[in-house]
Amino acid sequence: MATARDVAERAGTSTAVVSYVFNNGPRPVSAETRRRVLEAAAELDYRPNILARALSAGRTYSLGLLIPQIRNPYFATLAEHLENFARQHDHLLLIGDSAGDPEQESAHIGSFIERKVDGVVLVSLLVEPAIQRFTAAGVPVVALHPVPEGVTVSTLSIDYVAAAEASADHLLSHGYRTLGVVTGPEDSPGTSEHRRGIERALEKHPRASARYVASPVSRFAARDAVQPWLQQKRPPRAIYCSTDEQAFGVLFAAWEAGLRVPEDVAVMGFDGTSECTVTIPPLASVRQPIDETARRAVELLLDRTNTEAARHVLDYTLIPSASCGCHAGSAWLGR
Amino acid sequence: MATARDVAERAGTSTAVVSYVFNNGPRPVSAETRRRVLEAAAELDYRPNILARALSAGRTYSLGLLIPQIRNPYFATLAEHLENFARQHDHLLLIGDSAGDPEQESAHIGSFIERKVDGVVLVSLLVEPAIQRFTAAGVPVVALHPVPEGVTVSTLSIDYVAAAEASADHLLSHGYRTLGVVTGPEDSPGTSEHRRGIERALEKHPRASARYVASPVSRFAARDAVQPWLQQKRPPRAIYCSTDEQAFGVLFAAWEAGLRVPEDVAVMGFDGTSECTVTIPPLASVRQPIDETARRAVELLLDRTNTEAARHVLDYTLIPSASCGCHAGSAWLGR
DNA sequence: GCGCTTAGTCTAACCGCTTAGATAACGACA
DNA sequence: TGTCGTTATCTAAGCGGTTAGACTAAGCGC
Repeated sequence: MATARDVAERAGTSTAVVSYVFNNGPRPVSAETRRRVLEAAAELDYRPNILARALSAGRTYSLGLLIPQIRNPYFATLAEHLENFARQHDHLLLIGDSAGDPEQESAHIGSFIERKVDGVVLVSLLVEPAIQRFTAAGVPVVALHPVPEGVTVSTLSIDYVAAAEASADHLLSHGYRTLGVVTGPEDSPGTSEHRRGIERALEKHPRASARYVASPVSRFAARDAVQPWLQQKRPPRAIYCSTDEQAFGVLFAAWEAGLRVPEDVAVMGFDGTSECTVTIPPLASVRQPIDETARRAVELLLDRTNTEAARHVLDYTLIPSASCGCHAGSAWLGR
Repeated sequence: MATARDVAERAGTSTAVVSYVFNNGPRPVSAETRRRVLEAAAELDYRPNILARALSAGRTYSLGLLIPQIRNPYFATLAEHLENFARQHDHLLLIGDSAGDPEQESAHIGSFIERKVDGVVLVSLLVEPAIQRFTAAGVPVVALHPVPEGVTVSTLSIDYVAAAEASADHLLSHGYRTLGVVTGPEDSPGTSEHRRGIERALEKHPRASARYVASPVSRFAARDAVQPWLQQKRPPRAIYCSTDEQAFGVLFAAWEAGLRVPEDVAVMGFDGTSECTVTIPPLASVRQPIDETARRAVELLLDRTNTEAARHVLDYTLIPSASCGCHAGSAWLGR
């Protein structure tokens, strides 16, 4: 592996100049010298050693993504997109999957800090301590969900309350009177926003009532969570899920209980992953703009000029489909 | 952030001794000195700078995982397990998701080499060139699939031919005469092994016949691939898929076509992801031992003594379920 | 008591790159 | 012509570790 020294020798310069060329360095380089350096570098197939660069310049050209579950298609898709944008900016994406375990999350946080990532995209289990540690270590953070008041960090997300309201309103507008609501765990970010949105929707449909259950965000847990409802004589006529992942489990639970979707029980998901288009039946959902989220998250983290913590709000899209009772069927085959 | 120098000063030693202590270094350290160093380190909350260590010692304490699609639950699960084992050995797992694109795969290979990962777990699109580049760069590799003859690299996988035969045999033993087979792309690793296994099974069931289709490994592509079959007057009585991911698409295609599973068409997957337990109906499959695969892959890569390329064979498990026509139902709720 | 080995420690070079400070060349300008 | 500001380059000191080589003191055999 050729080093900067080799290139410098061949080009008849010092290593400093080589560095200046490859970084559009802090000092100018004459056109002629630049040409010679680039030529020598090409001949030797020189590529700067990232580790050395990281040690001396303090930038690692890597970003961290901290998520609760890579198996959740929403997060898998997010990771895919983030990786693309990171690569376009010559950065590597490190994925930290906590598998729902706060201890693993904590270990990942330590690992990211140790490895001096240039920034972190955060979907956290324990929001405050996580942000605390990153900011203490001087690592820029973008959170993709609501954060508690008073926490100063950039966030990038849809308006969860409004989206939840729209989704619940859509379900209730079919005339369903009894609503089951599956949220994430009590204390996890977003849960209270979903609740609030649903309550607002209920105000518009005074004859409807809701029952709630909190469940870990996994199709298996969600299935277990709603099973009791579906075995009752009068199951809820419609079920609102705060993630697609949970909705997948609910669809299965309905099938197990011998209930037809949407004839006996309607179901809505939330996230709008493309997996929704091939569930049985296709799942109605609220699409989050994953692609744009990823693009802007990378931009925010890599833009060194902008260090203000700001709340960025993105647009969501309501996607009716067979499972809610609409006959959109599988019309929106966006993949 | 405290450095080795700080610790050395506080402990009244040189930085060399600090290094010896933290690495059980190449030189011995007296018990008393070791104690003082550890005490000083604890007081200062010292943690060796991984980047500096990597630069000077040449080890990065990171492993790479190169996969075609993180959204495929099989790979997502694999990533989860690998990450666990890697963390147990104080290593970070870098995930390179090619999203089915050889160019992205190539970019990841470069990135892994540049970052000097200590080893790579490989599930490749273009097997030979990938292995070539890693071995040329001196990076140890474990491939999780069959590799072409003559390629010297460690592999760690089940016996695909035998597993495919067992799976096809199981399907055909229900008495189904017409078999549809969905494989991965022509040239992708494993495809020929699946074919060979199926042909062996067909020899045992002389009245049965098979038709084949190659499809990218995605539920969406698989759905499109089998749709023509299912719209025919006489669709195949059973469909064998070489991955669960594809089987998910096939289940959907059957539903779309108004065919019942397994009454009209039976389906088998391959991989045995836990997602199989909550499909409609639950999916029969062949379970690969992901956990053991991950454990041994990490061991192989980190065991510096063993540099022999060897072919390690793991055990698979046939998992009958509702979709193949067995009434095991959702009995195997292993998650 | 002497040479030889061994344990324990320190010094300093090195990994490969970045960048501030010193230096040289060159017009512009009074 | 002397001075000053620019531009382009080189020198060398980091970044924070690792580790070979030099050194000392203790332990051993004879």
